[in-house]
Amino acid sequence: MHINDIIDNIYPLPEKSKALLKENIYEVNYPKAHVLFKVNRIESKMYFIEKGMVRAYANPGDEEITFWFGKEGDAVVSMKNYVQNKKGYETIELLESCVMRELNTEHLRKLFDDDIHIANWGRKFAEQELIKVEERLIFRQCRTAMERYKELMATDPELLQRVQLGHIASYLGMTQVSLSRIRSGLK
Amino acid sequence: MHINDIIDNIYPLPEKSKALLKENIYEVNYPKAHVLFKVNRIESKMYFIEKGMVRAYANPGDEEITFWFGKEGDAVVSMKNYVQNKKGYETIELLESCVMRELNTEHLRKLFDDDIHIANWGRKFAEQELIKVEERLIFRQCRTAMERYKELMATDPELLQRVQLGHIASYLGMTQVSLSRIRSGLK
DNA sequence: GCAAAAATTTTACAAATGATAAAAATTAGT
DNA sequence: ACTAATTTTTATCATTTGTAAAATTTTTGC
Repeated sequence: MHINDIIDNIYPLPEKSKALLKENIYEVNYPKAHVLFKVNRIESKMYFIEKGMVRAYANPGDEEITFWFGKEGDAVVSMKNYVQNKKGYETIELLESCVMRELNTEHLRKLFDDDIHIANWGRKFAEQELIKVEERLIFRQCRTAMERYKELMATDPELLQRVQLGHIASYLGMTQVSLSRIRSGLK
Repeated sequence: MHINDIIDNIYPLPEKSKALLKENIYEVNYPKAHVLFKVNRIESKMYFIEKGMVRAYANPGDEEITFWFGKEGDAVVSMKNYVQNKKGYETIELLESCVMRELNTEHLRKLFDDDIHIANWGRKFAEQELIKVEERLIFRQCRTAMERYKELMATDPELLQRVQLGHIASYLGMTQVSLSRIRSGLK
């Protein structure tokens, strides 16, 4: 997916604004297992995934909670870094080797103050993500483990192909053993 | 809490922008149990709570999942309405009689396009809410029911005073019976 | 292609939480 | 203040999910 489409999918930007935004964006390539954001660090970076897959997880050391997957077309940020310039609660690592575009978020902050279209682009990005997480929080609570797995099979079968089951289990809020039990029961 | 402080707490606005925003804001008073947003409806409204308490819940009819509480200083929206102009997945009702300020969000959308400060105000609002929900989703998964209750006691004891336990239980992702059991075990 | 590592499944058991129903306590309305 | 309605607690039992460890399968690196 091309960077122009990724940007416009979030919120269509006029050419001038897009050019401004792209001034500080450059391509990066990282191998599988590379870490983009490390927990408890402040990074002034944002990435757009042109090719590949990443995951965000919290609580490393203790137990990893995978709470987000990113793939082609997604923007990758560590929320606390991005929003509050504070230490992130998550680690974000590559699940596949990736082609991405990197953007400096300090630069982005300046653009938010100068360009109303980019400000609204940033607004839309946060708003869309917000809805996704809120729906996920609700959904998590009112469905059983099996329902959650079935729903994922129905809505995002690709994820099951590309991501190992241990991460899927965590993402669905269950243990790997539980997921395995559910999968075998469905056959 | 005064409307000026509520607005500035989200993101400090210059006087001119604040005046623009306040042009279409007016005071409303509703009694306990009044419904601000009904599930599956589109409402072009947003509220700021000066006094009182509200809750948002999803899945009415089947089982209510309380996923958000709002009190003095909070902004109240139905996310799908607000962001995508689509039917909301939640119902929002008053838990106490409230003094609020009502804002038309169609008007707000125009302001987003015209005033960069207001656009950034909207961005900040979504971003802050996003972090809260994301942290809640993670926290929910890596703590036991008792840990979640203890955490709430520590971080927001006021909520336990003002809101009935059935709603608290749902908010914490457990049944009321479970919460009651936990409470009695702590004595 | 083979050995080592990693991921997944399986099994057995334990613990936490849910469902249901009923009693007790609290709150609200007249 | 009294009754009805609502909320909270208690008790019992069923079920889901987690933990731990071993067996199996798949993936990876040389």
